[in-house]
Amino acid sequence: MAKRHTHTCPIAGVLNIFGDNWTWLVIREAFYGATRFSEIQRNTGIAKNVLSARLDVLVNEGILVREDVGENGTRYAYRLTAKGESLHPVLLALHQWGNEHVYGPDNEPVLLLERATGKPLQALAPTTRDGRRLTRADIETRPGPGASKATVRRLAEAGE
Amino acid sequence: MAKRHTHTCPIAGVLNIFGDNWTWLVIREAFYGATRFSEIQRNTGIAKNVLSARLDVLVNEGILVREDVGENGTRYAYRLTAKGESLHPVLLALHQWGNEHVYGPDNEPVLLLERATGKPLQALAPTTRDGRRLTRADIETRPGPGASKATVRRLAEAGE
DNA sequence: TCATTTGGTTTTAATTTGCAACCAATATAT
DNA sequence: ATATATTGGTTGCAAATTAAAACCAAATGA
Repeated sequence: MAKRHTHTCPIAGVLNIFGDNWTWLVIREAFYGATRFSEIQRNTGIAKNVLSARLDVLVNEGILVREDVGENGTRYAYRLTAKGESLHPVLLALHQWGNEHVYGPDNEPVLLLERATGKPLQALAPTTRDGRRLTRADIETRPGPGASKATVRRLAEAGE
Repeated sequence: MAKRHTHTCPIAGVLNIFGDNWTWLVIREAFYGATRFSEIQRNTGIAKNVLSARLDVLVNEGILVREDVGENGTRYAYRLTAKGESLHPVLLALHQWGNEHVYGPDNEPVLLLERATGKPLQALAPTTRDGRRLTRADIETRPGPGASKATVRRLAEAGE
């Protein structure tokens, strides 16, 4: 895995786990319902040794669990934990951006629809508790309880 | 940059641009308001040659623009385009997941607040147009107009 | 004129990747 | 019982990528 980010930062923290794009494809597979090593390998094209290493990380981080389903031979199932499931908004946001900005309207490879109505899923966006859309300017970033001195300094600079 | 994903997939499409974690940190910097090469380099710790390559990709993809602000010496500003700004939900989703699952409650490095009220920003989540929360089961993934045969097959399998 | 700053490029060494071969455990077929 | 196939890996190696450091060019300031 690539170099670790040492800054105290929520984004960098995530990237230390999801250090390469393969890891996101593994997560995609998990959300699509793929559970088996060979299945994930086929669907992503990732090398077996790299997949093995990535699955280890994801299991150690508590994002996937490895269940032994081995009545017949060596068989395991990798499934999302609750922590893993909580990545859903991230994956949705990536998916929607990809549809819109990589492939574009009328060329989306995979549509996201509300099952109840069949209508396109609304774009993920920040809102108030009563549902009003928030813009970037409506959102404030402030050092939290876990902020390092560097983070405090950083945000003060950014605020200028 | 790492190997390109050849599958027709919105997630893989995004990952072909945001091929490594450094790229996301560059985007984070752009959202924090950093515009200068040296500023981004200092704040991320990325090697200059790699930063140079990543900025080229982001400019070519239309996510950043490079403006010449060179009254005095060689000076450029990298700024988000509209396409770049549209990554905001992705970054927010990553940020919120990092706060919650990497650092945890009462240890968040950077809080996200509604500026108007000072209250914590609600977690990004899919909703209907009239604001009701949708679960994963409420959302359907279906081959879109740009789907390859492999994608169609893939989603049919996943649906079983 | 000389040093400094910005925004890089070049060079080199270390790390990571992709690929192919190999392997162990179990099941199935002969 | 023996041979063969499948799953889920591990090992070894060549090739690609990265990180770090040195270097460089253009412009400004002292």
